[in-house]
Amino acid sequence: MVYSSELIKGTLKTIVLKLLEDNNRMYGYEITQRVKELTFDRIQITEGALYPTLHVLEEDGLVTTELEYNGKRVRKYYSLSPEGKNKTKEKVSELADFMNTMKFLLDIKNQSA
Amino acid sequence: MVYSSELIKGTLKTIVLKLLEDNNRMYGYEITQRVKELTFDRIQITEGALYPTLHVLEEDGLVTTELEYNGKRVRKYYSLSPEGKNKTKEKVSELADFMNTMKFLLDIKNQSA
DNA sequence: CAGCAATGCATTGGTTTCTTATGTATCTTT
DNA sequence: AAAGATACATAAGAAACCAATGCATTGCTG
Repeated sequence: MVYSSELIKGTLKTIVLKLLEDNNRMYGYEITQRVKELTFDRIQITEGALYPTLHVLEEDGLVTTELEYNGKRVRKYYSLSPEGKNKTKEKVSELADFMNTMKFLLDIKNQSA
Repeated sequence: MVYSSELIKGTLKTIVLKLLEDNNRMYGYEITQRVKELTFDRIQITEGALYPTLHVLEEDGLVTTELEYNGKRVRKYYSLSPEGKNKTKEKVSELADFMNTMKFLLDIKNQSA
């Protein structure tokens, strides 16, 4: 089972920031695989969604990048900047709060579920 | 505090379906007010978002409507169709599942939060 | 060793879904 | 009488994602 894509909207940026917070530095492809693995294939980030998101994070100064060569193959590593670390805390806390609110909404008159 | 609008994306349809499940029948404006009230103003559904969503639910056969006049003022009441009731269970259960997955993702290496 | 899958980056065109703004009309409160 | 709340609706635009494509390297498999 894979979550319908509409659910991913709005959470992708927060997921990426959180992974970078936990892992210090990661490259794009690694992020897609890590999320797939951590969610047992239920969240699959497409590259068409991830790369633009990473570029925006970079433009906004929330991450810094460094290119690294493994033989001839290039990897672009992303790390949180100090602003990125603050932003991550904000976003994660907002999302956690939002999920509590949603849980409350969904549970009303349905306590047995 | 109001949640950033990106978080609402993808959950609006499910919220509406769930409210209709709990309340049998509701009209548009009532839905915006109920959500605002239930979430202590943290989720504010705009009419520009709600009405198109309701129209789509109707086109998809998930809700039925009936116009009602209160003097000269018209209200359009929405109720779940049988298909709508099934769909609601699906969507609510998927969202609950998704939130558990997100909670797991956000908690990794951050058990103290 | 040829071919395919996986790894790794990226962009483009299109769709969905929301926001902001606007429009019309009625009812209530001050 | 004016303003705000109630109640519907649509239109233009932006944001964010998907699907598809493209390029290149590396690893595996028959």
